[in-house]
Amino acid sequence: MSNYTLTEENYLKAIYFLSQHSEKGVSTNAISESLETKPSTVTEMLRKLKEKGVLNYKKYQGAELTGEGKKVAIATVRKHRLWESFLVDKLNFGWDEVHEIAEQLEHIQSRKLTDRLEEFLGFPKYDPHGDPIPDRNGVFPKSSDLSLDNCSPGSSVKVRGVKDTAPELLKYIAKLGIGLGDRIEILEIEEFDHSMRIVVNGQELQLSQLVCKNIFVQ
Amino acid sequence: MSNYTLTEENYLKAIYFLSQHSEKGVSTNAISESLETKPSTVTEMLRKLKEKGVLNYKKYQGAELTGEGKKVAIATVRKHRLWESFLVDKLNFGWDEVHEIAEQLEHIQSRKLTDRLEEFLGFPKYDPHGDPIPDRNGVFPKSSDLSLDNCSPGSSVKVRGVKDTAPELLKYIAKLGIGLGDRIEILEIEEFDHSMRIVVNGQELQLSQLVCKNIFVQ
DNA sequence: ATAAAGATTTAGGTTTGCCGAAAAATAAAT
DNA sequence: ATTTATTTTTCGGCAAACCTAAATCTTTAT
Ligand SMILES: [Mn+2]
Ligand SMILES: [Mn+2]
Ligand SMILES: [Mn+2]
Ligand SMILES: [Mn+2]
Repeated sequence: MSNYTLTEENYLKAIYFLSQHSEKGVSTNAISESLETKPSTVTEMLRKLKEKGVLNYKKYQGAELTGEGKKVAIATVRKHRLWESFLVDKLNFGWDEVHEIAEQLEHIQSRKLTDRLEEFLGFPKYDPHGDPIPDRNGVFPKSSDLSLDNCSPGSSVKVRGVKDTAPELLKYIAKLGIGLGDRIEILEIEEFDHSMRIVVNGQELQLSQLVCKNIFVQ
Repeated sequence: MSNYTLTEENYLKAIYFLSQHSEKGVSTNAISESLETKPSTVTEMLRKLKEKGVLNYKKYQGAELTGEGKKVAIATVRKHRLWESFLVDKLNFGWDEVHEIAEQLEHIQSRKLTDRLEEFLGFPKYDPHGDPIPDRNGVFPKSSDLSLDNCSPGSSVKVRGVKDTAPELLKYIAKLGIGLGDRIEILEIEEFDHSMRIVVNGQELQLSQLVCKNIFVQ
């Protein structure tokens, strides 16, 4: 392990996430979009990473992480989520303003630092967005992927996480007054547009299907 | 302010420290040694930094930071020392193992993070090595620069800091059982080699002049 | 099956930081 | 005042990541 460039860590992390949504190898274009670099740059990097032994790659066939590559990717995810937890739990940042900073902090090289941080935070299982934090061996806590839009009227669920891709979404959800751990009662689902009428923290809200798809519950 | 490269921050920080020990402009060679890069590289960078307006520099005449340059340098020192304090006070690192990690952390870009961290730490005035931490306006707390080798036999002083350049020194001092805030009684100074016989934490020790020069006291 | 479209790779270039060797300027020694 | 030594700069080059434009491979549509 250890001694990977900031750029390399970012590539491995991106490929790791992309490979979860598809069975095949991850395509050059997908990586390119995810990292906001041009496809030609990605091709070049894939050859380099293959040489380093962190992924398998055959021309035009996409990339797949090796065991080592996966380890590095997961270690990076671990750091990212621990730092996000630190920022929210200890420094009182909002959950919608930590991602950018964590993108920087996740590249700090010190195994000891990461482990001490985890201990300092009390070995959290989930980050501020409800995403699972792998332990020092790279093992994730088990977690359901049930999103709010799959729940039925009359049921009551607890907010476990929010997809943390778009900061606008996080801000919007925060503005609605919905937070991690809040209980949501589903009153009704509108047939026409699949929007939901819910009650949370005492107030009644109308949520679009898009929003509901991005809220994970238990 | 803001938006300086990791490398640029390191150059500015190095020049800032070097300029404290001499009145004239900082020499290319001095910077080269301090950053462990070749003089030719330094020359190149000095031209670039001059263009950016963070320092004044005339060929063969050495470099001097501008107001802006000094601000960036001090902001970097601030971050470095706050992170060192965090590592020691919150994550239970030893004071001899934090410098390396802080060298990485000092380059994280987020004014808000730095200020929140300072608040979280309780606005410390000194870092774990006794070095002063500038506030958000770049103002340092006043502090004496009295080193142990300038004290006289019979006097009793308090350890305020240790020069944090060489990790071996920090380890040695830690091994001797000397820590920040400890009280030292000076028994005798040996004429021959200026070594000191002292008592600290109940035990009697013999310290070389070199070591004494690197321990700051009050 | 062929052509068009889309994805991927190749080739040639750029920027940032770095180096070594040689030239030029400054400082020290005779 | 020269000569010698030291410091600094210039010049040509390199590696990491990036880009654009052109070529090639794969997929989709006719
Ligand atoms: Mn994030
Ligand atoms: Mn997250
Ligand atoms: Mn330090
Ligand atoms: Mn320090």
